Amino acid sequence: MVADEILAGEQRRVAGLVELRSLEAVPDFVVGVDAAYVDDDDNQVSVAVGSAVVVDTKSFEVVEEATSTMSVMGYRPGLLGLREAPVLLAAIDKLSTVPELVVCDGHGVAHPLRAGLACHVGVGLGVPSVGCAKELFVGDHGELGRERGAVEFIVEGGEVVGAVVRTRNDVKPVYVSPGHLIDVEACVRVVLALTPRFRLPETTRAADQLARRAEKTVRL
DNA sequence: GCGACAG
DNA sequence: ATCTTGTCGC
Repeated sequence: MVADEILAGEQRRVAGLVELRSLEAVPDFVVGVDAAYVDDDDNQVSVAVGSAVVVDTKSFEVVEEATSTMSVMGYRPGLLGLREAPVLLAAIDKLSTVPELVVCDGHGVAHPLRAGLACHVGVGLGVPSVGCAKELFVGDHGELGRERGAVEFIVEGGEVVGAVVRTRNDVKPVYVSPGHLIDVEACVRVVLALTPRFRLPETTRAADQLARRAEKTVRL
């Protein structure tokens, strides 16, 4: 279909704008984003509620929250960024805080076209972004140690696109990859710094809770 | 051709 | 992602 070619082109455009570079220190405040949906009967359109939270990386307290709602295209593997990034960016825009680093619930360059959700958010904002997903999408990696802090690179097509990180002892790991203006090594440091108690980053947990809280308020 | 497929 | 209470197990 012609529409698919347009979407693929947009994905390639974003991938072409991604820049990988080191990021030394984890900022004092990190933004977490997520979304909850009310799917339409078919799966062509959905009402999405995007959420953005600002978390203090020292106390892990949420210091600011914002949400945004809009209709978006239905879900399709590989196109999450096109579906979700717009609502997330709208929610981030409502924050009074200027984002220094954004953590997304999905992959960054560990994507077939190197254009995961975190890439769309980072490029769209011009701010460093990290992708932290709960499931592997592309690539392979060696066996991971069972203790918190264990790390294995995710390799696809001969290149390192991310890392598998064990955030809690004997608990299913998370899959991290750069979205924009950051590198794999820094992504690992950021995710470990944001997981003092649970498997997922505090930013993701807070954003997830806010999104589903706001989603229940949506009236059709 | 077949299977797999983030959230 | 979403439908969803109690319950099994450490």
